[in-house]
Amino acid sequence: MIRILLADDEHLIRGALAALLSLEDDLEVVAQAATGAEALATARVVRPDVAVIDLQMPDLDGVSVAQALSAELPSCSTMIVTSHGRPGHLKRALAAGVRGFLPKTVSSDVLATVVRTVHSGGRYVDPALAAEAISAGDNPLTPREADVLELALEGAPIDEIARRASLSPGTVRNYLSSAVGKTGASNRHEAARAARARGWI
Amino acid sequence: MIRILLADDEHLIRGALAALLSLEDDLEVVAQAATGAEALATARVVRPDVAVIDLQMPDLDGVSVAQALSAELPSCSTMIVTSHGRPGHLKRALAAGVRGFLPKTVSSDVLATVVRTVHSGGRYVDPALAAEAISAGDNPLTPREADVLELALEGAPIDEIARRASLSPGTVRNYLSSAVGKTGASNRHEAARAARARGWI
DNA sequence: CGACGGGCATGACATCTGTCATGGGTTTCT
DNA sequence: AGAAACCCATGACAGATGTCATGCCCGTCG
Repeated sequence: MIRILLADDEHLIRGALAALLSLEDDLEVVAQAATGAEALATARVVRPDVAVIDLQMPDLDGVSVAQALSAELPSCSTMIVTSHGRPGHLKRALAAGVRGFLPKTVSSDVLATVVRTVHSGGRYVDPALAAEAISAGDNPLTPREADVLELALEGAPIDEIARRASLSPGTVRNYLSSAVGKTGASNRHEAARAARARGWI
Repeated sequence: MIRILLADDEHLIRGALAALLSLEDDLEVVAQAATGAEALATARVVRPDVAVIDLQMPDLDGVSVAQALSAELPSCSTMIVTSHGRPGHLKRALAAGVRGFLPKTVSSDVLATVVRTVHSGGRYVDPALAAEAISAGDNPLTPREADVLELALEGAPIDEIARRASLSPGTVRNYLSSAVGKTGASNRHEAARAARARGWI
């Protein structure tokens, strides 16, 4: 019996996925979580075999959870499911030790199959996402540039970005300027959108 | 037995929801669709009692589907589930004859309950979304302000907005300034996002 | 009719942003 | 050890942007 931890902020989806997985004889959902932090805390207690984690959650990013999990519970394989599969996330996820990466558009039985695959030590990445990631090419942004651009996505003024990133406004402007150059945009907002479209953030 | 049509572009979610609904004795998922057009076509054939439709789908908007359904199949009650519940959508949905409106964050059994409610002629709108929609109030933007804000969404510089709207840059700035004031934002990008979030554009 | 609100435009001013030069600190690779 | 790349910061300058006052044209409503 494979013991599964399920994390998704959307209660309905989480419940539905749990129902689906429970239909399989060899799978058992032993815990559920609605946030990244909750997922981590729960995992430490129940020590599941496989963690199925949604990419976007209110507090902790799914990738961050995966990273923490693979460090703390090497016996637990992590896989990520997501609605909006952006190439950048896939790369980060693999770097974080994620064993499976699926968009929510896959058919229902694929999920169960992949759970078994990662549990037995294998890996699985959705072919379409993999192709996208490869064609997207390398991310020319430095980590800090990506951070700052991400904060700029919401349209916040530079001072707020600086506060949220704990940087000086001048530094923020430097990073943004550099990022604007690399994206070929004419201002940071356009740059942020372009970077997201290309999966760089 | 209540016969249900389920439409969601995310195969995994659709399957999971189907599994969930099928656990109920008095509910039966008689058809599934992955796009809005498909949902319409299928509904014409199977004539379900209740249609459960995702708001965001590749081709036809969930609201458009609901509108067509309520015109063509008045015997079929439509309800909408959504991940990102924007107040604007709720208003449009109700105008389109939707009987139930739920975010995907609700607990699993609420869904079944609401299916029964709308089937028996009732209505149900998630309280949190309803409150949001009410507090959002009417759209205070003038048509032109809305136009210009929409163009600003992509992060374009003012000169480009002016060209695309066939206005002088100064006029664009006036409209944007006014819109920024009405949204309480600190620049046009934030204003554009805020307006979209509230369903004003 | 006259007041009112919206659409459109211009000009002036203060502030915000983007760009560039510069410099010091750290890590990584050769 | 030295080079290269990244992180962080400051200062200066030009151009973009936000704000405000002002004006004209047009349609609507009382």
